[in-house]
Amino acid sequence: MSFTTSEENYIKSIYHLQQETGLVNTNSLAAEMQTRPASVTDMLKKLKGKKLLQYERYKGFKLNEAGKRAALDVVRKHRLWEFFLVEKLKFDWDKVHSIAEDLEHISSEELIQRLDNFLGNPAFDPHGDPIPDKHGKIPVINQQSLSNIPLHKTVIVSSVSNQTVQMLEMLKHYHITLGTSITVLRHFEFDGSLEIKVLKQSNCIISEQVAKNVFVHYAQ
Amino acid sequence: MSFTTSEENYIKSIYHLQQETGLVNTNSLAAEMQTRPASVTDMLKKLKGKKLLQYERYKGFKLNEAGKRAALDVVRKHRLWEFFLVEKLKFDWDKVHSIAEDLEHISSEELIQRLDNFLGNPAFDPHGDPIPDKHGKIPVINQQSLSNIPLHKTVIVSSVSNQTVQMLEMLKHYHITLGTSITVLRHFEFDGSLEIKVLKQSNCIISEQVAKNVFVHYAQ
DNA sequence: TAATATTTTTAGATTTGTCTAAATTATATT
DNA sequence: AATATAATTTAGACAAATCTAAAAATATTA
Repeated sequence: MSFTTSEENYIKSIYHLQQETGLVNTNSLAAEMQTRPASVTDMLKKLKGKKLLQYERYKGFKLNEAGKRAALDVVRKHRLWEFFLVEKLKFDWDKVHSIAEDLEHISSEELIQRLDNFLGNPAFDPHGDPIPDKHGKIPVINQQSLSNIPLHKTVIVSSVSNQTVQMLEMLKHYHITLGTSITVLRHFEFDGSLEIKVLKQSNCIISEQVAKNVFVHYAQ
Repeated sequence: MSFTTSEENYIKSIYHLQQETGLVNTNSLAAEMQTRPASVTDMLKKLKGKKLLQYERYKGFKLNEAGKRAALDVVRKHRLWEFFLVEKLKFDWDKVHSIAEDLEHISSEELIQRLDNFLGNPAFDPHGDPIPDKHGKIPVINQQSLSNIPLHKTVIVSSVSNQTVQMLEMLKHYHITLGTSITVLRHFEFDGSLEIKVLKQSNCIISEQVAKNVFVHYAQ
């Protein structure tokens, strides 16, 4: 089964939303995709017709197995291209999202398989997000939010869950990137901010909001 | 100025046709693009509106300078992606055209500039066609058709002007590829076919039609 | 040069994806 | 439970890119 660019964009957005909320509703999808609720309804009918989602009028919706599989194929393409752009073309990691949004819709299985091999079958993209394999299987990693790490433990940044340009700009300022070692030195009750030591940098303070979006694992 | 995928496809086809015939007519463009003359007329109006071509009803048309520049940008993208697919992803050179047809419409100047650098600023694509630089400048090469080479001169294949799957399949059979050394041993008056020696292969005979489409230069 | 054939254009329809505005259904509040 | 509010869907319109069929312009030829 193949999909239009627009269908793929909807499928991908529904996938991301239902990861968080289980059932997705029309307005939140419209907000996510910067479109109108009426347009969402139109597309839902189309995707239901293609048997990609469970959907009943006024009741919310979610992807079924076929839909999830389709979403994972798009996610795979997106993240492989992001990896390519950063690792091979030396783009900054906060500049690659919109280009990958275009590249992800190129539909050649062989292209993606060869790209995957060329890149060395990476498991995570430059933002630390897992790259599904060709069967839609997602690698797991034992990670938790920096905001839950006890004091004086050293951890390594493995992913960032908020990938807005604003967030990535901020992390760049703190010299935080994937693989960076961080030690949490102090927790301020007042606003939940953290004093941390970033490898080779002097101590600094990050807000709770930043900490919650930085995911880390213990050095093994 | 930016263009839709459809506009870019028309611009590129007009460019290739006017290289051969000067002025292009509606039916030949429709044939080239596998569409209907009426659709061509519709698009011509649109492109004229964007000031990319000289066009008067019933009189034929051709790209002006702005149109040619737009065409060369698409050609550049197409050929860089073909080079990438063959050199980096190890596709066979006869399999890359249709994928490059999709990739060529991704519109990021920075992407293309970085890709160009990553590939080492190649001057020719895997079919031997010149790759325009970012200013639309095309490298020239001193080449001629294999059908015009005198006997017993050794030449090197530099490009192939017929790039159908059928032709490329044929060349693969003869072990002819870009860079291959060939010596013409004999010319048959009857049908214009040539007996040739391909490096490391035993002598073989190629038709005049094949010879006309293989372009070569003398080893320097 | 008049008749015929070919090429090109126009007129109007279709599909995809979107939109606005109005109607419908569900949810929250008194 | 009645009413107000919010969420969702429907109805109908629009733009882009295409198509078919018919009309118009041009080219060919007898």
